[in-house]
Amino acid sequence: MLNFSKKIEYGLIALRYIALIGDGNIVTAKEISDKYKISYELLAKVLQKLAKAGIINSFYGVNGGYTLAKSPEKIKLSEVILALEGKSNISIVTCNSDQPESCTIFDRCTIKTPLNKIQSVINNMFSEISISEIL
Amino acid sequence: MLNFSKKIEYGLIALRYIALIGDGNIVTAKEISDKYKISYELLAKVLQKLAKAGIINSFYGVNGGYTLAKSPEKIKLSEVILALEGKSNISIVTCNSDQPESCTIFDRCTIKTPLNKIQSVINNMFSEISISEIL
DNA sequence: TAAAAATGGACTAAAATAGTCGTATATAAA
DNA sequence: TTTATATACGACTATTTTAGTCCATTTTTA
Ligand code: SF4
Ligand code: SF4
Repeated sequence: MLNFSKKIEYGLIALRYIALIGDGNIVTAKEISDKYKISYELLAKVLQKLAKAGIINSFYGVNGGYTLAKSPEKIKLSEVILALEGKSNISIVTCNSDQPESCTIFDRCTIKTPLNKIQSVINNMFSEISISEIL
Repeated sequence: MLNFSKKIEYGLIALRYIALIGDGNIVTAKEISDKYKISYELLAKVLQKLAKAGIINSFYGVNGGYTLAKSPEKIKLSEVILALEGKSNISIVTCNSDQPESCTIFDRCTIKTPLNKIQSVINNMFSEISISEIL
């Protein structure tokens, strides 16, 4: 119920690999997917999203691949999650903004406001933890 | 990706109702499901689980229903989650114990160990927060 | 130009969540 | 002792989310 998605797990594994093994050198998606036996297509998409978010640099063509765009200390877990899940925050409830969205009891719900406190504790944690802590 | 399930949300809403509106008096599942327009059957199961876990008392028969089994300060979010999800902890990754379970890259995964740090921060938070904080 | 790599959209499969249905059991009150 | 009301519980279905696949395109280097 509170699991990280595979996208995030694979993303973290990849970032770790690029940071540690790559260490400045270009690393390809294939290299990582082979190493960890992760679906190439899936991992490729994860890397594309990380590149789009400016977390890693991407290089086309024959000797192409990826490098980190900044030092591991500066890559926060929150931005990895944002890049891969596309949500503005890691929301404990689906109704965080103010639209009823999908929840049928939105206007009668009594817990969404107090739950924001827990939300901010989680947000703070994720924005403080950098991927250098998983190296 | 980190959402509480509806089970938990409904559980918290119900606990809040029993604590505040009930205030010692017996409250029925129907009363709560009517009030918030939550599926009766779904809510009933949630309440049954909370009762089984000793968080609320249940009373059969005509004037039956539920009351809190302890004071709101003593009902921790962690035990509500445990009661409703049946997992021993709120796990950020599916592989926390040591079995390969469902993950195909278990033995090659490099992040599960460092992720435990984040896990314990989350665990601590949930075992400190009581439902009195959502009243 | 050929090979190697990233990009990106559409699609399918699998798993988790949410919700429903039917029936049994217990209890209070009439 | 019957009836109405309430919890208990297992099996089932539907919906949504997540995971994974496929395929065609673009870019670059050798
Ligand atoms: S139940 Fe409440 S907290 Fe949960 S999604 Fe609905 S409005 Fe939000
Ligand atoms: S990818 Fe790693 S952390 Fe995630 S479930 Fe598999 S072994 Fe666990």
